[in-house]
Amino acid sequence: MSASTTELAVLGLVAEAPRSGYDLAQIAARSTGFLWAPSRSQIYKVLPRLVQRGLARSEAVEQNGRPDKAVYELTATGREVLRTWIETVEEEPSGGAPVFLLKILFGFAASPEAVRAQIAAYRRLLERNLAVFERQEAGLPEDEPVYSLIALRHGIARARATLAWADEAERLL
Amino acid sequence: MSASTTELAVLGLVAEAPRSGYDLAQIAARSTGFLWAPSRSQIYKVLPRLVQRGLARSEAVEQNGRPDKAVYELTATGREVLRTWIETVEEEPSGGAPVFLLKILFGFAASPEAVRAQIAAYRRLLERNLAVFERQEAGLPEDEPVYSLIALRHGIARARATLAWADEAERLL
DNA sequence: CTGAGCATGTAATCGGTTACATGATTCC
DNA sequence: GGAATCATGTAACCGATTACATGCTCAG
Repeated sequence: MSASTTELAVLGLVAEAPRSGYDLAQIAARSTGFLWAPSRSQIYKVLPRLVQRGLARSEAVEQNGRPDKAVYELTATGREVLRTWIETVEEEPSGGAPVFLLKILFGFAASPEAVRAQIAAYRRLLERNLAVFERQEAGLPEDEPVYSLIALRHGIARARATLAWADEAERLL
Repeated sequence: MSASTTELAVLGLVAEAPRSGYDLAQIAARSTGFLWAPSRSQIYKVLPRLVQRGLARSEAVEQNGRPDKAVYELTATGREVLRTWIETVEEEPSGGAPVFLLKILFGFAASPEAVRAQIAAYRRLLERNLAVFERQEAGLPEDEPVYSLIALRHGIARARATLAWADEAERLL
């Protein structure tokens, strides 16, 4: 019943506008490319599955000069599954931080409140991680090689910057 | 011949100190946990493979009260493979940014110069990404929903913070 | 006439997860 | 007596990648 992140990401991109598998592969490389970028073949595997589950329907579009293409669009069920996913707050999504970003990116398919809730959950995750990093930093032995410290500071810097971004994001909403 | 990131991460952790599969699963959840965290069973699959390839050797350690354990340590070849990996600069590692961090974390197994080279490569990647994000931000249509902008700003904030971290890291070295 | 872009798909393979299986010891 | 920790592994499954296969059009 429950769908994978890849399926939901495809669902989200199709929700933006009806698209073909080929389109999705192109767009994924740009738009969501930094968050999630499956191979072409994986997209072609996922699309029929969505149709089979009643989340999308495909329409054959004839083109002159170019090969025909199958354009997919969401069904009402599909839109609802997407919305429910966006509205569901997971304290620690197994897909990691990118899941928060995807849900935010597809926020148009739900409500601003749902997006705010995702930002808040993301913030909580960042704060927990930051606390762990800072405790580890404090407990770092003197004789330890610098490398662990450098890696830790990477995590700290990113967590802090992302928390600052969360403030900005809430203002922008 | 070439090893996967997981194999090299295990190699790196074993290089720090001789460890058993069970140890590795525990440590991975802490130390490298945010960068790379495979399941226990995956670790138990990788370890014998490393032995078979001559990168590690295992030694049975008897314990009183507790089950015996197999402690793994690197061979000379293993240490060299690890060092070569750390010294190899990939402009765009398929494993993504975590690969840079892992190589830095295991820098003790190579030279400070190798680590500097990884930081420099990481920096170049960040600058390329940042340029892409900023171009996308500039080209964002007025009527676009805020969500794309918020997601973009996330990428920008993190890239900038990570570049600042790179400065700090080079100073720390 | 060759290569790039459009367009869709299958087959083989792999890296990895989840669940299963076992068994001793120690702490509550 | 029951749960948690130590300790190692196998089996089934799955999501995903790479390579393979096809075919048409348009630009250089």
